[in-house]
Amino acid sequence: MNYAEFQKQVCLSRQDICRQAFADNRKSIRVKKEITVVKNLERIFSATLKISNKKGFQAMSMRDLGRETKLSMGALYSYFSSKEELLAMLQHQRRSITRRILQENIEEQSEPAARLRTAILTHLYLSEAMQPWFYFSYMEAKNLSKAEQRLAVASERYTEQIFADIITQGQASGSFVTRDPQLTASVIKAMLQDWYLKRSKYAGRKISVDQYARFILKFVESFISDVKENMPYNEKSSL
Amino acid sequence: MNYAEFQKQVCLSRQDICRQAFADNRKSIRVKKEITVVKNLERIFSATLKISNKKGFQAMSMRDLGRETKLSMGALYSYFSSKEELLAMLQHQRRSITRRILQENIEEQSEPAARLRTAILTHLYLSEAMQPWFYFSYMEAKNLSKAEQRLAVASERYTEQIFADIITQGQASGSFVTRDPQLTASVIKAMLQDWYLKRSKYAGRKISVDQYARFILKFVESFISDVKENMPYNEKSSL
DNA sequence: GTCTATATACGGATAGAC
DNA sequence: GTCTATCCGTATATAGAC
Repeated sequence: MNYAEFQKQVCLSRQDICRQAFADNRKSIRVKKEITVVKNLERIFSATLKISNKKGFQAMSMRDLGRETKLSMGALYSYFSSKEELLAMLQHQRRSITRRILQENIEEQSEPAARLRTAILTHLYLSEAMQPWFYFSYMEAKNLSKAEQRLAVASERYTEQIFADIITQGQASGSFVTRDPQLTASVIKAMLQDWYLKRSKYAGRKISVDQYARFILKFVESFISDVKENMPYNEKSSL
Repeated sequence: MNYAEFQKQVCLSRQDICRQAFADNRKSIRVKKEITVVKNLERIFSATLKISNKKGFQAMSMRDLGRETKLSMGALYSYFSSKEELLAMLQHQRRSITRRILQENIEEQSEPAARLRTAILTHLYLSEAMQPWFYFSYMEAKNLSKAEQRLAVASERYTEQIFADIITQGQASGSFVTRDPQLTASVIKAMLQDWYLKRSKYAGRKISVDQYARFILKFVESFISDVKENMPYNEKSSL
């Protein structure tokens, strides 16, 4: 799997995301015509991500948001009942998509080594396709309400556990050498997060997501796999 | 080197940090008596870090800060001329200490493998000793002014380059296998950052900074070193 | 050096017209 | 469904007393 294939396989257009968001938030959205809602949610979400990721969600005023979306304050407030709810919608949406796609892709693989590769690639490509959402989720997590914070932590634990479980499974079956599964999963997440947190750094260096993918797979596999090939990572094409 | 030894070797008490901050900001601080300034800077810095790291610097009001420090608004404004300047002071201080300590410790080592270990450990232990500062620096970087942002990016590049240079040097001398030095340095930084960004996760799992240190050294070394020992990381005590 | 009181601007949210 | 106008709380920053 490379990024181009991933994009064809999963449908993550803005429209798709907003339609889902509408379905999940019917109660708090006063406007009822789907075509209107989807059109405006697209503007609201992308404007919020754009402004917040530049200067922080707190620092974004509703007037900023109105200017960027070309909607009035009144109109904005018919899509959410408070600024905090808008924040929660974005967080919720990112989480539920991640959960779904990750689960779908992993369950197709049974062999530990393939499962781990798939989990890593899926997470990385997902974060590439929805980079502003992932960046936002990470940076604004601490500004959530207590209840929402618990959900965010649970979601973080959930994805980490996916990696940890695969590693444990692979060790039991002898595919991987003995390493601390939790710590290994933890640093895998850290490397995945770096991609979407420092996107402009990698863009400046002209590192593509596929190059980054190959690199971290090689890095992780050299740690948990038994054999060591000693080949420069970029000459191994089977990944 | 372990964390206890590191702490003895470098002096990073709050007083030391604040005395340095006073020296660096004499012009913008209206109060002149050192003993007073140091005492109040300690309160201002620790309160700012405490409140900001919980809910963000933007969301911290000067009234919050006054309550926590037990200083009035008027008193606060005699230590900085604006909220933004307070932010810049914290960023500047963290950076200059990092630069100094990192440089001092690395130049004691000449052999690439030892240099790399020292660089990783020093950075990790430094971030442990000043965890709130590092967390703050990372999370509030995007709220800085354009000029300050450039300094932050330069500082990030600087530390990454330290790792990259050591790796390049080690490859030239044959101590390390051929890997992309820049990407390797990049993920090393990502792993180091995870420690101070997710401190509460690691605390909850009772992972000590020394355990984490051993783990990431093992991880990195299995990638760049020629020999593979296949020993569980926690049985290797020579690190 | 530190305080209280206040100037002035901007924030989120709502009411009611169209 | 969307807009304009407005309420009211809170923000940063300063002035001037002590």
